[in-house]
Amino acid sequence: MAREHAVLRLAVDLCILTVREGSLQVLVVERGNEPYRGRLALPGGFLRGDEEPSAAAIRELGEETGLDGTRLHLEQLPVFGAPDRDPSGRVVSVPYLAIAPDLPVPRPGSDATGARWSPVASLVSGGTLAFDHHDILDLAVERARASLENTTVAAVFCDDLFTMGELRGVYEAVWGISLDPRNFSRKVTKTAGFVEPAGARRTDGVGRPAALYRRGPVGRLNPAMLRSSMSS
Amino acid sequence: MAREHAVLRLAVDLCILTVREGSLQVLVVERGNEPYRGRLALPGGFLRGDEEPSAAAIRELGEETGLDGTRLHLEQLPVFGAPDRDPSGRVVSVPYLAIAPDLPVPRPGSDATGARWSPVASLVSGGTLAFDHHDILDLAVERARASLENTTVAAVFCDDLFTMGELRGVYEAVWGISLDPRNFSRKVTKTAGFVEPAGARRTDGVGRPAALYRRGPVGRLNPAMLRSSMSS
DNA sequence: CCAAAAGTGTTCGACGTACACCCATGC
DNA sequence: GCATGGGTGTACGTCGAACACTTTTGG
Repeated sequence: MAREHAVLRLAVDLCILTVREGSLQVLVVERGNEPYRGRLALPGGFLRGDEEPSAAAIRELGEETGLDGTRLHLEQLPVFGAPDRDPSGRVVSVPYLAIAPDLPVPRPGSDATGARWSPVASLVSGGTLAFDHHDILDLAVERARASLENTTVAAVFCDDLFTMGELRGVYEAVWGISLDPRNFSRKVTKTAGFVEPAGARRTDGVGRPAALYRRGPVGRLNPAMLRSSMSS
Repeated sequence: MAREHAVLRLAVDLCILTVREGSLQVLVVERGNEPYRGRLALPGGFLRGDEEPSAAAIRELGEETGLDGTRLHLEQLPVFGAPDRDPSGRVVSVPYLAIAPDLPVPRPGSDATGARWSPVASLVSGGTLAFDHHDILDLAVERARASLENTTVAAVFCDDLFTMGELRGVYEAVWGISLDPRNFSRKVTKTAGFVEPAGARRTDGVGRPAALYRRGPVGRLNPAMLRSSMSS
């Protein structure tokens, strides 16, 4: 019958992605506590008594970075539960992928000394991050790439008002390829509910002013955005 | 700083789907222990000390149903962690979607009195299942539907050798629509690595004998199978 | 012969790709 | 003018949908 149940703690880890300076970046913190004190890691913390995991993710997001989790896209990834993944004891981690526009990080964390954006490409595989956070990062990036194909979350990477060029920049940064601006624009505007024209235009220095858009009501993308070729 | 961590147990619940008699069915057990003794539920149990969640899922699969979990397709779904989801205490559940061919269920469970297949359609929403297992079922069915579009798991619903008609029957049962046999066959055989011809043919009573196939090496389906229309 | 299931050929239309071309701005 | 980015028009190819038609079995 029932043998001894595992005595464990449940952690929530956050992989917060954004697009800055044309590259995909992730929010990392320098750990202030053992284990792995001083090492870079994904922000996170333990689940409390009466908390849903998703509520814990939103709370940690606020505590460690000052970001408002209720306004971000949050997506749960498969749990990490290797018995020896945390040297301080049995901890199962519930990782979340969060997608944020390019925001400053106002409040440095309490448990962590300073949160900052780091390009995903500069965190070489198997290298710098504490725990198994590199595996979580890989999973989150792959999920983000897939989500751009089938959903409209790309717009969550942008501010409230954005141009086609900015939205296309999200796809190019996350997928690491370049897209044809003309076909991209048509595809997005012809997909009902993806974006809504905001009427205004923006002049960013050189070039013809671009029309501004805001997010539309539709979440799923059908037909999907195609990652294959479409290159320019 | 760190407030009290949640004291909790981690459960693993299994949503084992198969296609029997032309309909999508799920394996349910009658609970032998409190809470919800006597009610139908998804098979599952608690995580042990040195166990990965996925290993616990495979172990529970064997204990409660006698099925060999290492031969099935296993996919983790988002966790369920509402604080009051289990009246006996704080339990966070890691649900798994398992996909099985139409097999008998040899060994009745130890914790549960008798496992049996039940058509998904007959488990009316919000009705019979214990805990929040109905939400888990809905999630698993939706995931299975999506997986048929993008992966070759449909073949895992079938035996080692199967006909095009059987494979198509999986799609029709899981999606609840009918597909054009002629276009379906072409689409599958032209997707390299989905299925491999086994050479032999099978005569199932009436009609022209069907060629037999086995699973191919490819897991992801590109381009995807389309659920929209294609009806006959 | 007839019914039923397996499979092939073919036409049509939708859509993705590529690219020529025009528009509006800063310098 | 010229470079730069925004946006439209359009031709071509690919692929999914629909369906006529042939093949091979059982009754």
